[in-house]
Amino acid sequence: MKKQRVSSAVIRRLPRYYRHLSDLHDVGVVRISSSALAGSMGLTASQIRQDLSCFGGFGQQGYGYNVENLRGEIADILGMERGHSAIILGAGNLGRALMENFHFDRSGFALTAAFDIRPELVGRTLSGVPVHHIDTLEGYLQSNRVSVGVLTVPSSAAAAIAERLVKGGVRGLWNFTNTELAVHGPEVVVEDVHFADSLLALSYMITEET
Amino acid sequence: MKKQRVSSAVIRRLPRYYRHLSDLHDVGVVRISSSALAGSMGLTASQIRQDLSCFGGFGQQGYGYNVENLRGEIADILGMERGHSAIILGAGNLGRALMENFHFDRSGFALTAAFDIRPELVGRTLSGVPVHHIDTLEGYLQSNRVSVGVLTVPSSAAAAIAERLVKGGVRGLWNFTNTELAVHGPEVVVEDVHFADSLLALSYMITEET
DNA sequence: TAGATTGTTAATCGATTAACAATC
DNA sequence: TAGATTGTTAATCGATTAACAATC
Repeated sequence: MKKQRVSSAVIRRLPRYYRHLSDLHDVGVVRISSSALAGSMGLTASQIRQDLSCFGGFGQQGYGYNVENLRGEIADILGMERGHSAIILGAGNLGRALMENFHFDRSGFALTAAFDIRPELVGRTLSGVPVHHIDTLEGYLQSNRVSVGVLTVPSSAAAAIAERLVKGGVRGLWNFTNTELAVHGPEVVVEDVHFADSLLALSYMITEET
Repeated sequence: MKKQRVSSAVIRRLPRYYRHLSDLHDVGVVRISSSALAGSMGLTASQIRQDLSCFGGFGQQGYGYNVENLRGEIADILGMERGHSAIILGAGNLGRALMENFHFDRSGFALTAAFDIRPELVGRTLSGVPVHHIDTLEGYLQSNRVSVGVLTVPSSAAAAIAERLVKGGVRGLWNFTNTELAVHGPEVVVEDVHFADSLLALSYMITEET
């Protein structure tokens, strides 16, 4: 299946499709039509069919889609079966919150290590994840294929560590710092999680007209 | 200034404008043209002028925009001067990570309290924020104007607590659980922070064509 | 089979970009 | 003043929605 350029709007909807299909599957739903799925997700049936047609024809006329099958197809499109791996940079509160509460494996990622600079953390194992000293990063990247670096370091350290990750061949940066990373090289993708931007958008929406 | 309906695309860019203007201001830049700002943000000058024109004319022909002034205008548009307040529901790792590391005040919010059910947390003060028992939520909401509830509870508890917050008159929900909240009432806004969706989008982007 | 629903093409809608008169 | 740059109108581009023949 040759990918045409898929728009960012579609890419952002794919995880939602995956999530809703998983929920449906969990409660035992076997088949669903585009219009039923659209209803429960607040989209139009046309949009769903249009989105899916970027990747192939997964449905059947007169029947709809098999939930489990479509969920699997989307998992595959999202790269969840590629054996991606991730490491956490910065084992502070946020890093630890992700280690303890976020299920990387449910998104198809193996969380293999964390890195920090604090001596009291290095050498420990948190939530089953070994914490290494940040000085050993280059060596680790050389001997382990790491897909994504999760940046939960202080903002001041973000740019330098990002660069080291990129040099080490990481493919994606999941950036929780409020720094805008200027990453060169078209082969590295940055996904920003800007809490402040999110809260400010909410602030706008709850602020009534004067 | 009568607000026409402002598109979601524009709303999502406003916090970025704010952030970039703050950075410029911090390094002492006094004025900037739409094209210079566009260059540094990866947008077009047209888009910036078009976006700003939703809210008024903040520039001057031949000159551009005064950085400090425009930053202030956008802060005002975003509602950062409205004295918004927030409470955290769930003082687990993620809740505590937000209390310790996220500067609510920099987004114009006062973080006034946290709520949890665990006896060992209730009564304590974490990062300067008092932790109350979740049973006292209704009373708290009655005696304090709360703009936003930050949902960092386990998914299983999310829906019920969301409902209690809405009943208590909260205007916005900042939802960190991976539950899709079905909140009724058009006067309540939900802003989702779905970590998994974000990581899966990244996963898609780093997954090369077969 | 008949009814339902897909995948896809065409129509519409909205957002981005370009152009330019106004003017600091 | 002359040059620069805005705010806004028009043109373009892309995404969403509608329609429908194909077909399970």
